[in-house]
Amino acid sequence: MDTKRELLSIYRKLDAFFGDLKWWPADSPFEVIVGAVLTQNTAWRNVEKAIHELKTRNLLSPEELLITENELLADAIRSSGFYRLKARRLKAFVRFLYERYKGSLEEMFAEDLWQLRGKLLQIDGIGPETADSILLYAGCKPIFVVDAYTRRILLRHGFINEKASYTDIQMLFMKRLPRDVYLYNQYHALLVNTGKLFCAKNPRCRSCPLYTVDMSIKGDL
DNA sequence: GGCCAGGACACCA
DNA sequence: TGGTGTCATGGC
Repeated sequence: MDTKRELLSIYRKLDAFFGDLKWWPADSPFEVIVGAVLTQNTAWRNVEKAIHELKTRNLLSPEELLITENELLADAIRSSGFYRLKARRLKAFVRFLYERYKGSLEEMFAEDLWQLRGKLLQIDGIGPETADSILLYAGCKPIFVVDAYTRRILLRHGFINEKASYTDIQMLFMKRLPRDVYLYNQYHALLVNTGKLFCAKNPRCRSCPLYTVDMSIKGDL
């Protein structure tokens, strides 16, 4: 079976197993962006606490973050770890948003996908995964997000080798799948759920939906 | 009590 | 450009 069909096969099986995951778990595009920064190398559970704290303190908006002192912001997001670093990164993003788009996410997302991606990558603390999460999940742009789970699962199933770069993996999907926002959204969410619920604990667990994918790849699809 | 989590970056060779 | 250290909390 060719890679394109295998990728679609995995998608269908995971989608059937998990259903519509309705990502990203957030109440607004800005909350998606904040979550994307806070979840860098951090368990989502700890991010949820930090976001809840930001809401409690009425800090979860571009205008509030812009005027909030770094120390105060860091204190609010303490539970997400790396809190001083992430406070600086959030401030860097909102400064960018105000300097270039008058604080308007709508204006920012009106820009061309790849042009905006290039600008986001220039912001301190926004690397490829964070930028792509922002573009896909906050901006509804058709770009595939690659994370540690994606890499781990693809490696395990022999689609890539250890040396594959972020872009290699991203293009593996984007060159073979239709440029569809819902598909990219749901596919990445499915991979993260699979990684979290199964692969991290036991890669060969028979209850893992990828176990059946393994079987199908070996022949019966 | 150690390990790791939905990364990014600086520094060094 | 590739490897390594740093950033830090909280759950298992």
